[in-house]
Amino acid sequence: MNILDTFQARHLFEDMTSPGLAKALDKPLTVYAGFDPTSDSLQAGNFVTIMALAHLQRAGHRVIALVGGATGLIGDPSGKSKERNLLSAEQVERNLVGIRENLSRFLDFSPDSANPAILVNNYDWFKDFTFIDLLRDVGRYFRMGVMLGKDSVKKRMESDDGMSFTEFCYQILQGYDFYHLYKTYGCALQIGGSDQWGNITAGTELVRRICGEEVYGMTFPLVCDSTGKKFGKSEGNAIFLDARKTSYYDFYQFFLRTLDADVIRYLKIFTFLPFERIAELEAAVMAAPEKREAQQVLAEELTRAVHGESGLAIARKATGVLFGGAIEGLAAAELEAIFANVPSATLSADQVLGKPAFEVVAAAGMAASKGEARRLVQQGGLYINNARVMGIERAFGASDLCEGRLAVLRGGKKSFFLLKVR
RNA sequence: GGUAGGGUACCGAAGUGGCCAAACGGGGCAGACUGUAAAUCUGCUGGCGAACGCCUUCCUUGGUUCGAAUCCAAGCCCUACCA
Repeated sequence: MNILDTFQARHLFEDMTSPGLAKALDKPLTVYAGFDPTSDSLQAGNFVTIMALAHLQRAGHRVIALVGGATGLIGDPSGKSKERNLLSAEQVERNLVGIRENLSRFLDFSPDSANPAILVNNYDWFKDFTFIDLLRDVGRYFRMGVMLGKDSVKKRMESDDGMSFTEFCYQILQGYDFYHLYKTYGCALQIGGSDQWGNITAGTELVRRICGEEVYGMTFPLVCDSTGKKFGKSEGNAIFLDARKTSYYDFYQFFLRTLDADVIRYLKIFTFLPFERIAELEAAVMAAPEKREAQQVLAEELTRAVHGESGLAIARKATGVLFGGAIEGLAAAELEAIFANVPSATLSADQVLGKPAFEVVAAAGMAASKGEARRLVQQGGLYINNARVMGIERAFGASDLCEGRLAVLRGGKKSFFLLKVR
């Protein structure tokens, strides 16, 4: 099975710039994919790109992860309906460190290995580029008709918000990245999500015009769940790979909650599990969907990959406690470990004891306002140590605190909050 | 630079002197049902308050008026077409 077949079978293939790519991949190629440095942590939404690179590296190709330090300063208009906030150079620098750490969970950067991955930052070659350089050396290879015809441009021009010159030029920069990597590393393939098609072809065309050589582009589909929502967000919040931003527990839970209709596809995309194993799990979903066996495997595989065995153990233990409902028997120290990454707040004893529960919830910041906290209680959505709070006047007492200093609050079914009292 | 249109809550969008904390839709939150699902149904969704209610909002700043999201003036921003 060659790598393109693997991509096809794992829903990682959408399109390629030329059928010649199949033959080119018979020999080791140098491949790159870009990542936005919008945060100091990658997100679940980046998994597809990461997995595609990982498959390529495992197949013996040399992979380059490009962090868009320069392009991040501009903002990619693809798939965005509005102009983005621009990042500061220092911010990008900080984000780079985190991103490298995240990638190292999936890609081998070790200099000792036979085929180490490379991390580059396009700010390094753009920082000294002047506007005149760009116009003379790069801009003249770009034709207006083509640029205006790009989907990302057309869509934005049709929208009410229009598009700035800055964003319009984005494709030139990304196109130049490919050219630079071709010259520097002999990079001959760029991969990306299908929204990157226009930016990728900008690069393949630039290389062809300047060097007369053919380089390739390949895209994979944007992953959506079966209800059409873009993969990687939970309640509007991105799922980060950094445990400080998304706890082990939340990370694990995000995948555990995958819909039946999506879980088999996700296993193919996001894990390296062999197809036989995935077929078994598919049968298991059909036979007993309520067991969510496939979801558990998916959550385990990804949590282990990103957070290691220890992170997985914590996530599972937290899951057991939170859904088993047995909070009483636990020591405060145990609770703190399990809820280490759950939102928390520390209040003084006189802010808590004897006060109505909703006021404590508001004071702790679990709800945005007292009104919201009141609503939560009135609707029966607040739980203290897994026991539903009945009635708005319910006050907080000493007996609600584990060892006099901790209480586990829950809003709704799955939103936990750790209240600490000093 | 000209002409026209526009800026309302998380988003979209009504409202064009009092009945407006502001219709409706989406989103979000909560509940019921469930498999920690999906689908469906119900309630809530500016702040404070148990509640009558009170307070702060409709781009900004001034003004007219008993009363302004709504009228006037200036400014800022956006969009389209023209230059």
